[in-house]
Amino acid sequence: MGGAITMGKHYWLMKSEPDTFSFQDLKNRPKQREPWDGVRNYQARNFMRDAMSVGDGVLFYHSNTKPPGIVGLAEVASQAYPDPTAFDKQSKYYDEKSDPNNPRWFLVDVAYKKDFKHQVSLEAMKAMPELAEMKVLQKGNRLSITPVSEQEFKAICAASL
DNA sequence: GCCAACGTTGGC
DNA sequence: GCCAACGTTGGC
Repeated sequence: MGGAITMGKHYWLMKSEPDTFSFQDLKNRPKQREPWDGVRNYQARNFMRDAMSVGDGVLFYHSNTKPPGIVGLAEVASQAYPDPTAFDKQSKYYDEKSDPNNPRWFLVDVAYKKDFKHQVSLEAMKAMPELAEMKVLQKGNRLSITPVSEQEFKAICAASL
């Protein structure tokens, strides 16, 4: 039926340590998509569970590397669903407090979109006036998932060319 | 390797 | 509900 309300597209920055799971790893996956498992922080969970929609833009950030920064674009590829690793005793992300009947941890699938021609390093981001308010740049922010404004998203894409 | 910042845990 | 202790993140 027509008349559907168009949800505004949202943008996100998602951190990953390339030693654990890199942007290249995502690109090399058979379907170029991957469940974003292992998040064990409530704020980050809430972003995935409550605020993400399929098609949202994702800046893929490499942390704990030299230099840290954004290496490419991905997108949200599924609605949120319970993180199966929380129920898997073999997983390092196992959480005995997450009950399958009342799951504590959720995730979304993330799909590869494109490589940045030039990585946008943390240092470069700090130097961009358009990013002065960006969440990930605020002092002490360690959140692995943070919202990004459309303006910030566009500025970073422009800086990657 | 250091350490600041932050989140979580658990005793009280 | 407070808060000290502890663990983790992540830049440097």
